[in-house]
Amino acid sequence: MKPEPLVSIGYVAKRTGNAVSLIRYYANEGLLPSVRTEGGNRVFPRSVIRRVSFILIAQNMGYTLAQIKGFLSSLPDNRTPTQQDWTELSRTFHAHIESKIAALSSLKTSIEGCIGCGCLSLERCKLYNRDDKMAKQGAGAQLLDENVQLHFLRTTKK
Amino acid sequence: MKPEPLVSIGYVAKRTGNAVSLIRYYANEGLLPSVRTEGGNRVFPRSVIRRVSFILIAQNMGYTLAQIKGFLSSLPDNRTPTQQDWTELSRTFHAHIESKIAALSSLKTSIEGCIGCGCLSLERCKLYNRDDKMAKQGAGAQLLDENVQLHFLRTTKK
DNA sequence: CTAATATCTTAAGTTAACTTTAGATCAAGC
DNA sequence: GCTTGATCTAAAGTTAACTTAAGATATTAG
Repeated sequence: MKPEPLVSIGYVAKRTGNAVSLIRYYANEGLLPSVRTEGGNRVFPRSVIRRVSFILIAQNMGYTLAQIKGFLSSLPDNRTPTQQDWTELSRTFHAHIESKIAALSSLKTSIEGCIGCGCLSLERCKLYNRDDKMAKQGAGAQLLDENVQLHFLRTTKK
Repeated sequence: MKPEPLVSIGYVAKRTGNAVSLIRYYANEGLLPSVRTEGGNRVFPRSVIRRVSFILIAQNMGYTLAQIKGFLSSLPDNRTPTQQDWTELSRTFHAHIESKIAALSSLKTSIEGCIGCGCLSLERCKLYNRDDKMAKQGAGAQLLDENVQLHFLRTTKK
């Protein structure tokens, strides 16, 4: 295998449009693989740029760094990810996107119904059956899962 | 108008499945209208239960409390929200849900393409053209908006 | 009326995800 | 070889969104 070109932290920062401190932070958190120069500076395989992009997109979707770390764990740390590696990650991620879309669509449908009739108090909010943000939230959200009935859309006059 | 039934903070907490401290926090943050008893205890119009439900759902969708406060500002503080009030909020919210869905669908399409061919380096990530999380994020996200090209899906072998 | 329970306020603590600061070392260009 | 810019580490600061703690008052049930 060809040795992968190595780049500096400043380069990664510039290429991804982020602060150097963020790249260092991600590296320290174990989200980005890196090696050190003799002097102690970090150097990254060029492919971390893709990793950073992925992290930013996933964050924007609402995933925590811990969850993202899970996604990224399917990528190899010691060699350049192959097409196959990324394809696997893509499929996993794709499934997550679809479930997010499904959850939002369901919420949308509920709200559409509510706009029309104003009394869907027994309609369950499917958004809360999602795994996504549940983990880190305590009993509150769990309970809500059982109880939310979109009553926020019901009005005074029954 | 009939006087709206007033409820205690503990009641709201129980009804929504949250801690009393959270309800107090929301009230202090101006997200929930309330009045005080002679003794100084908060009492809420029963309709705050709907507000709380709305807040939780919107938070789950990724909105900050500041943004949610904006959504809620269309509801009246001094009287029970009417069907009309909630319908307006619903419409606004509905539009937001649709834009989220559109963003995710776009991302999904990009990823589907990437899975297939592995070289969509010039495909823009539409997810970043969304207003949602942009505001609170600094220059990093803005820059990313212009530059992200889903290169995280490109593999070593061009 | 009194005990038990609920609330109140203020202040401090917590977690995630970062940034900033300070002082020191590396690396690159002339 | 030296100056300048890039990095390093460790520690502290920041913001959002809450919770916990402590001590004091309110409210309710009997």
